[in-house]
Amino acid sequence: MFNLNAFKNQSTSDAPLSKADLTKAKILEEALKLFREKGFDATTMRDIAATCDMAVGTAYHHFESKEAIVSAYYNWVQVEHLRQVTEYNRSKHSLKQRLEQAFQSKLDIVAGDQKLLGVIMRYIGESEHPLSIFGSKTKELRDEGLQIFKIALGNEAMSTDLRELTPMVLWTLHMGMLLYFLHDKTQGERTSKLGNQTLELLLQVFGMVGSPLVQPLIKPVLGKVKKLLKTYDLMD
Amino acid sequence: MFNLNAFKNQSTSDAPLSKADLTKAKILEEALKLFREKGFDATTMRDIAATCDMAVGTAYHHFESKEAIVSAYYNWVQVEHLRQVTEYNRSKHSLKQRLEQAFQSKLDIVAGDQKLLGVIMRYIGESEHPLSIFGSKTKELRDEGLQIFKIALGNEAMSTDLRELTPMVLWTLHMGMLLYFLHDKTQGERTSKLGNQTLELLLQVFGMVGSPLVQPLIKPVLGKVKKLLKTYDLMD
DNA sequence: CTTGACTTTTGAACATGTTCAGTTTAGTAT
DNA sequence: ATACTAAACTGAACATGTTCAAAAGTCAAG
Repeated sequence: MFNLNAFKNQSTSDAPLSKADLTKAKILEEALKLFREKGFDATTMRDIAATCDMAVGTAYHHFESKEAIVSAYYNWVQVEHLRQVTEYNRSKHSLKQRLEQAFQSKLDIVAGDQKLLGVIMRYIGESEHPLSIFGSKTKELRDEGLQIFKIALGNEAMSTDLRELTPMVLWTLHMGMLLYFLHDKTQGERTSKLGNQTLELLLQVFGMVGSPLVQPLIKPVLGKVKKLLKTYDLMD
Repeated sequence: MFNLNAFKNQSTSDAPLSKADLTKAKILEEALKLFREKGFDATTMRDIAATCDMAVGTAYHHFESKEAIVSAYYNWVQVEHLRQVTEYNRSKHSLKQRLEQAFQSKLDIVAGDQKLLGVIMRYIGESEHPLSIFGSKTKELRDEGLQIFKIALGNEAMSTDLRELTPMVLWTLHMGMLLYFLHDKTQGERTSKLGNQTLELLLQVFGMVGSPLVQPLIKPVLGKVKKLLKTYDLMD
């Protein structure tokens, strides 16, 4: 779960934290506490400002909007996820272990944050909005997300087509997992099981696709899928 | 595209339209016009009320919220989609033709409505919200959506597993198509092409799955997929 | 026609995200 | 120390979704 120190330590430079950094961190910390307690909509900017002993204007000086606070949270989630996956992949593990860790760690990071995580999905269908997951403004975020699954995939032996497609498939599955989590009434327990079983199934399919019997049949299909995704800008 | 008469004619009973029905239709009509022109957020309830020559309170007497207007629009979309697909399937067509028509007609119905369609996606991650596509409040809407693709699939010969899975796969693909459409800068032209090529690919996969060579290999996988989806309430 | 119950309409008032012109503070150059 | 600048902060004012008590309209029963 979110921790202020972890957030502060994410700073790439080692410049001392400025006053602005501290204020921003404070707002983020208190706002997340309130979002978790009461939900995003039920928490007002006046609540947040009051909790931080400051005027509303100050909060707006540090965050463009109420939703930008959640956006900052999700950036933290992603950096933390990248860190954990990178760390895990410093030692040797099976593909299954690596994929499970990539999925499970994401789930652990957002555990308890259902009330606020849903907000990052709000503009999914509005391409011009700065918080649209599929919009042009968030390409960097998506690329970083892909990068995480590239790391988890490592240099596992597989056909070129599959290697190119898999990170995107994993990222998409992981998005689906997040969506399922948001509707999960068991605090992520069910999501976790679903994730593991889905991965098992995926690995079984990978095995089949790699088998000499199926490979020649499936190869042209994979090629077409890849071409389609690239043609329609769904893949780089 | 939306047409007031089509909306009025959707009434299942043939009771005459009450005054309330007419007022509601008028609000819907004018609101959609404004949403299309200026976008959902840029259109205020005061704009809508003024255009209809009524007080804001009146609009709220007929619609629970601003978003409920978009919800009513989407209900219309779905009824109209069901009508067109049902009509098309009264005469004989190939599976490919039927699926293409099911996808293309949906796209035709929402053509020009990018500015307002995105709003129905806003609460996708908030399970308790009445407009959450995956929430409990909208189960009926999802079931109706599935029904449309069951009709398009008809009684095509295929294995039991595949027959059970396909409507959900098609519905999900169609949701993906809508999402792509919302980000499409070519008024749906690109989406249409992507849809057709995706269907072609899907039919190729169906062909493979049905072939005696692949069937025994893929059957256990399909069985597991089905079981997984049912276990985790992703399918009835 | 009158009454009473129900529906529809009204618009002022409220809640809350956001803005911004002005004020205070912090840091730096002279 | 002083003056200057940029950053941080303030809170009243604004915009807009929503509410609600009261007013107006509708209509069937007596």
